[in-house]
Amino acid sequence: MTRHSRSLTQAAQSSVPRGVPEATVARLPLYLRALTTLAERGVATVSSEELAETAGVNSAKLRKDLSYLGSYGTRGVGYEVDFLRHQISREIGLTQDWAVVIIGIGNLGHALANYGGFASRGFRIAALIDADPNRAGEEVAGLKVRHSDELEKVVSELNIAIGVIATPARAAQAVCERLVAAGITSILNFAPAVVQVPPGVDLRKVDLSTELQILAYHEQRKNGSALALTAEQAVELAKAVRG
Amino acid sequence: MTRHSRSLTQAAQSSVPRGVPEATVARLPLYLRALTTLAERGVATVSSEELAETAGVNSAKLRKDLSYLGSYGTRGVGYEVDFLRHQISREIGLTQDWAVVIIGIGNLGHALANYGGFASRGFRIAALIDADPNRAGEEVAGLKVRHSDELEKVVSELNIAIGVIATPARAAQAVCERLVAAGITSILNFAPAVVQVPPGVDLRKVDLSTELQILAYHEQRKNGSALALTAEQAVELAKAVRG
DNA sequence: GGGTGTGAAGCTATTCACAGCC
DNA sequence: GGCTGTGAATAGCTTCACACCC
Repeated sequence: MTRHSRSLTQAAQSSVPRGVPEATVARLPLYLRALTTLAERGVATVSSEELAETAGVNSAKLRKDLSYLGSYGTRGVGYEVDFLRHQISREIGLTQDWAVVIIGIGNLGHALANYGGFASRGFRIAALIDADPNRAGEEVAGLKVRHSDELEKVVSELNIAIGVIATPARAAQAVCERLVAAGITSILNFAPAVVQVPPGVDLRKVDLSTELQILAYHEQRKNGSALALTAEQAVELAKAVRG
Repeated sequence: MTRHSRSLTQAAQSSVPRGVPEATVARLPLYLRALTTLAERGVATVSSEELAETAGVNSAKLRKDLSYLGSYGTRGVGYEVDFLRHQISREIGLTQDWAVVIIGIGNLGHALANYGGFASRGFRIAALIDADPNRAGEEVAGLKVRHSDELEKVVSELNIAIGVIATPARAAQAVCERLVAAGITSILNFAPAVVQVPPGVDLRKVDLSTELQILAYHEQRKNGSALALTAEQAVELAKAVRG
């Protein structure tokens, strides 16, 4: 890759001068939710301290994050709730409507289709797809479930932007490839499987058993902490207790 | 905090000499899954290159991660699949059984209760709880749903280690506080709400709409990339195209 | 020869602390 | 006086590249 094409690629990935760090992007939805909460309470202006508290982060991080989007606050005063909310919405792209398809209408697919928060502003579940011919035609969350054969047709006709994989693990890779072939470049995977995508396609995963395992890792260490002390640490403990 | 008590605290949080980085902990479940896949295929020995490919990470990262656990490979050969799998299982704490309670048996709670991969080795859904008295008594996934009033009793009697919150957003904080008061220190939150926990309690969250919003952010930039070029970037593009 | 384990380098993210502006 | 916005400092994570061992 030449120097030119490299810097071009970087530039093309964001419309903001220096690009917003990925860690910041991941927190924008959190700020948006906090601002919505405050707006509902009738709060018109908020300091970084208060907003950070509501969002569950520290204020320095919040200010740094917001500074990547622009200079939307007023020194000595704070941020105007509605104004900031609008700016973040626009930055994320929630001012337009994103059509979502869910593939795999088992227990989880059902729950996702019916999940209200999932269909919050900006997203619209446009189609449900399942590989089981018996399930096709069934109505779920006000939509008729369609058969997998129709995937490509559904994606192009309904202008789907985001695919959600809620199939069993063994079907995930194949479904993903068909989504990509159909032109989808944003995929959310709930199947407990490693799924590979070509460059240019964004894949995020939500993995329930991974989350549990991370909790278990820490839980194990909490319970065993006293027993896990080395001799050296025990000496320190004794010192600390003595004062 | 004195120097002694500080270093003691750090030491007590892990049983491994230098502590395993959080980013590494988050990937261990991934490696475990990859090893299971390989074991099912009858693979006995694997190189870091192959294992990394199966897990969807690069090999340098994999080797570094594994090095925090110990020296489990053989130079010039690779890793023994079963042996490494056992080591990681033990590290995560899957050699013991963790009892899980799910609070909120709506669409999502139902799906979680029935989700097979969720109840994979090491975890056991031990109780289901809902605030709706009409739902109490109903049978879901082979368990009788119990009423919220019984939460504390259930937690202590069944020796629950992990709480899963699948309630509406408005109930999440109160449920969380009751779980903590009942002695639970590991919580997985599915409710789209900011939940605060005291120090010492691990809270992880799975947020469907956040994930969608992150995808939307990137999707927006892909579509608009050509239009979002600055004059300077356009010049570079022209150069790159010319060769 | 081949592949692990790991210091060192490079990169990204967080936190500090204060200049600058209202 | 108060609070934002941000360089500078720090911490944490990833990647490199090769010594070391089988």
